[in-house]
Amino acid sequence: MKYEAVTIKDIARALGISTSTVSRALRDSYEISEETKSLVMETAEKLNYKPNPIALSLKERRTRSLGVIVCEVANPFFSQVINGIESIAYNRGYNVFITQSHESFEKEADALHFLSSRSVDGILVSLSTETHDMTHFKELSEKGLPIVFFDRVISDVNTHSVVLDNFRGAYDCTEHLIKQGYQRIAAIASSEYLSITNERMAGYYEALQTHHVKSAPGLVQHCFYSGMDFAEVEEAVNKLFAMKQRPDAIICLSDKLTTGCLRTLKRRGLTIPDDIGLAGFLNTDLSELMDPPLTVVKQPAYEMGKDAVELLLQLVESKRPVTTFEKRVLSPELIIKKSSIKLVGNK
Amino acid sequence: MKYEAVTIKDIARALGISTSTVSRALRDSYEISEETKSLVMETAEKLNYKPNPIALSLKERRTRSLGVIVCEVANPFFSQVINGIESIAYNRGYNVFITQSHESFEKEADALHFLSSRSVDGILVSLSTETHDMTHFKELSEKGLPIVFFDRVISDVNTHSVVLDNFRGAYDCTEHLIKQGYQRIAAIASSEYLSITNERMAGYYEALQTHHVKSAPGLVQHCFYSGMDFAEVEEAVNKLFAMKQRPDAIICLSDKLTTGCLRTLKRRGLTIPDDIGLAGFLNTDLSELMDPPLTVVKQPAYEMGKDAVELLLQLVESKRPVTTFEKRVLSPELIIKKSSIKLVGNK
DNA sequence: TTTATTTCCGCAATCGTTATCGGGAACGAA
DNA sequence: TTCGTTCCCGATAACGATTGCGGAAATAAA
Repeated sequence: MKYEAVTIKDIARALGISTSTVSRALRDSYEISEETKSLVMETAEKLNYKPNPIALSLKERRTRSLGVIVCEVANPFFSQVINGIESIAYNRGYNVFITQSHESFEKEADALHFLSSRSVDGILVSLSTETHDMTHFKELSEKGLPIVFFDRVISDVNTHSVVLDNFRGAYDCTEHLIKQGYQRIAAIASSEYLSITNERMAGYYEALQTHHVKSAPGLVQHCFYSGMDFAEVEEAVNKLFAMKQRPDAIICLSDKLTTGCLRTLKRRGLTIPDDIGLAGFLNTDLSELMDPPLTVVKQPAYEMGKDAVELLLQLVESKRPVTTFEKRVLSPELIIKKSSIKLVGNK
Repeated sequence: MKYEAVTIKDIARALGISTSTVSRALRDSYEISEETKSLVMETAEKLNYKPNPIALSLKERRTRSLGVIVCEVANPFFSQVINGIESIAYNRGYNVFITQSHESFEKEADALHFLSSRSVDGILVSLSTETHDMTHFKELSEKGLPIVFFDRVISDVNTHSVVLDNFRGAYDCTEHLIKQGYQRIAAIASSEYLSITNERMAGYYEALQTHHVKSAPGLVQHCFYSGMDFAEVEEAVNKLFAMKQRPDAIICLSDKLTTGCLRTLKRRGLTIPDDIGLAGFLNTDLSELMDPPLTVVKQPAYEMGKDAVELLLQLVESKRPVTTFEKRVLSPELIIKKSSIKLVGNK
């Protein structure tokens, strides 16, 4: 079962002229008489000719397509980023390949491999949680394949990147909890290998220190797979509640951790924010429909996608090698709802 | 800035042999001596040779890639479907292009155009709400481009399709509301042009009739864009509440309608399910975290993606034209939570 | 020694398109 | 008549990989 397309040969044959003439006529070359041009245009229209992009790619050594690697499209944050990416890419005539790593280093490498062998003109990446070895990215980048990192980045590769001001997001959110009067604020974070984790943790610690709130080692729990597996979050919460001095609030430093944590607390029959306060990073507008409505740090995901693809296209379309790179930092938004509003004992 | 890849020419030059020998050696042809083979393999490895898929596509007239058109990846239902699609496609060596119509006929046509001109081997489609003219799909399909429809389908084009048993989903859900003692059950549905809308409406009406519950014209509201725009849902709810006899329950027949309706009801300060019962189609596992936990009809989205891509690959890889087509019907799951459980006056 | 057979490899065409080069025809000028 | 222009257009070679065909060299058979 094969889909036969019309080629310039068919036009050439129909008109009894050469393919080169057809090609030039279609590209409106000055070397072709108006008469021939209109004749070619007509038959092209009639035969419903569409240039074959595969052949063009082979010839021009570019595909006008970009690759994206994220851990999961089912994650609202990433699907919003993708929307941002597509909005720009399509306007500029680029197509977008979307691939998923599912937080696996191997799958990420496969995807990268696949995309680069598919000859995409550039790649956008948010790293998987398992990725600490960056050599494959580095090699491709140094070979001249434009790559831009967003969200979860790494400094090993010299290129553009777009990130959130993760420190600020976590700082503001933690400070908010402190100001509400919470005293033992636990944190559930993703893998320590991720850039976002460290930056957010730093914001958390800094806020505690600034406001002279004690931190304790057991108050910080890490979920290696960022809560992709629910059991992971449940275990983290269990550990927090096994402490002699239980936390009176939890800040979750990643989307799936926040929803996972809410789920666990509810299963335990706890009332939020009375029994325990909750806040965290989350990028779904369903957060205000939850029980209780969640206090969240929201990322400008759509903007991040737009910025990242703009930087990438800058690399892709640059005539000469780019040597100075930009790191864009976007601002988070803290949206305060009931889940972190302590009714009694406000300072 | 160009990314230069290693070709078989480079290998040939390095070994002082011809490209055809290299090609055959790499494909393990019987015509090549073991010695030469291993020599070629070695240098291929050393130079990090990767076959150029563009050139292969041009030669083989296939791209080993599939296209997907959905309205939005940010919709959890669709991102789950996409996960299902990818899980199969990648295992079978196919790449997946994802495009979005954003419920616009024009964007859908653009995407279709784009994908077909990109020479994908096949296309998976869930129709946009604006689409009633199917000629462009029909033309491509009749030209031999394999297309499989899922979720939102249409009978105009002769091909495989995968759908939910929408009738059953709506019937069961409506019946559940009736059994809870609700008497005036309103419905908020998507565009009447969509297959899913009509099937779900039929299930709704049938359940009312079977249980001798009155229906009224004003009790059914349609949102043309399936709640993509929140204002649309708000208006529908307003109309329901402007009725002399207000509904005592609402069933929402599409994902965004369900969450949008919940949002509206909450803004109005209504208590669910006491003031009004609520249930609807929804495919996020956040539904049980909501206030109140929502009774939902859940689709086997992942399965739907898997089934659809399997059927598509069947078409793509078939040697001769396929003439008999299959329509797979998947079963919905009704998950009953608090939002539809009437505390007083149960039958 | 001659012929047949096998082994191994190169040439050239192919996929659809464009760029380079060149060439025929028409015309004007000397 | 002859040479130089100008205007159109065609042949050909790429792009990277595969493949049918043919052919050289080595070996086996007669």
